[in-house]
Amino acid sequence: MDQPDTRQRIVIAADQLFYQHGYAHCSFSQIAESVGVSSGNFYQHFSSKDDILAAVIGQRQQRTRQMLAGWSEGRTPKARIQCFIRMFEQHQLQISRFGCPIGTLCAELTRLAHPHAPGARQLFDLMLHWLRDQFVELGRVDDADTLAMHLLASSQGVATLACTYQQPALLQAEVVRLTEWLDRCCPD
Amino acid sequence: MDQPDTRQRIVIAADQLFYQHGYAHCSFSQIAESVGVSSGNFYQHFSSKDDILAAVIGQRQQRTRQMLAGWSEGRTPKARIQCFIRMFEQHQLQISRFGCPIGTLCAELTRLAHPHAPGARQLFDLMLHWLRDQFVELGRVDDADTLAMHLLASSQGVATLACTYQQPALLQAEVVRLTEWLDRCCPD
DNA sequence: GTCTATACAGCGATAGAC
DNA sequence: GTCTATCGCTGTATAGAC
Repeated sequence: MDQPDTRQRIVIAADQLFYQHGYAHCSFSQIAESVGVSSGNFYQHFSSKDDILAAVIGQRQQRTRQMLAGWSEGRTPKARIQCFIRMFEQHQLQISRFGCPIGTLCAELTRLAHPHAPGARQLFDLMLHWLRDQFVELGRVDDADTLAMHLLASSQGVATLACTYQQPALLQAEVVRLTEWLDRCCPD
Repeated sequence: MDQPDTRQRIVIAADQLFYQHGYAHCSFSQIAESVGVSSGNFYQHFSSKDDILAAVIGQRQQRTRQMLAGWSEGRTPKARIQCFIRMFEQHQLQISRFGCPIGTLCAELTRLAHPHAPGARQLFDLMLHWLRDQFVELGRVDDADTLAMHLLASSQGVATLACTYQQPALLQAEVVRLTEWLDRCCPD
């Protein structure tokens, strides 16, 4: 099992290319070149380009669930939220180059009223609900939703600007700011 | 002068369509249909699609300058910043449907390393510098840049989420939050 | 299951009549 | 200055050999 099967390799390559170039700008030939198979072979595994997108979104959902579950293990709710915040520092180079993988996908699909836009939106839902649960555990039952949304919006905004200005430092500064914000609104 | 000349009508229609569908997804035939001229006629006024984009960006820069200048007339610096904040409430329907016109354009062009990405980024620069000037006038000389960037990032983030979830109410709530934030950081 | 070859549509861009 | 007609290219999707 040195190498995943072809279908899985297509999904992995498409995920990366959809992120870097946008879904619509990414052609079969690009994916085919990246995977190392012919583009005609795609239809053995997928019925259309949208079908590949569905698989990519499904994989992202799975990975997001795993990431959130990993953060939850053996941590206090506040430390879990700090994991979320630090993510933007860990991925600062990619985010400052291509934006947030979830935000850019949702923006593109929503604007086009694409059938898979709701699936992409669920990626945000996963994070929102997980963040809300942490704030509830911290005793902020009444405004857990608001706090979760604020955290998500803050990260989305700085991701957009860090990408526009190609400045990873903006993400670092926001991580500091959000960490202080978390300390203020949920002191130990 | 009931009707602008054809070149101007093309720019206006392209501006709208680039916003709603994205630059790359918007074809000549769409613009032509919207304007009511044949697409072959475009090259009488523009040398390429990128040339139309340049004109659109130029028009947006001009309108942004006019908007900022209009806000500046006969207002205190704090009231000017409030104009900026309320903009997201005034345009809540468009923003929740298609996102921020500047943010989505910058995100698309930056990701593609498009030649006109710097021109689009200047739209952000106009707002950033104008906001910074207001904070300087309010006495926040040392952190005027930081405050301006925070305001811009907040609005970008909530625009992305309002668009993803198609909820104008998110923009309204953020206007309230930012107004309170402005009162706290710059009390009268 | 993978390949080559190809059909078909849409794109940006051009040429030439009016 | 506007139109129609068309070129060349690229995209998705399909057919059929191996």
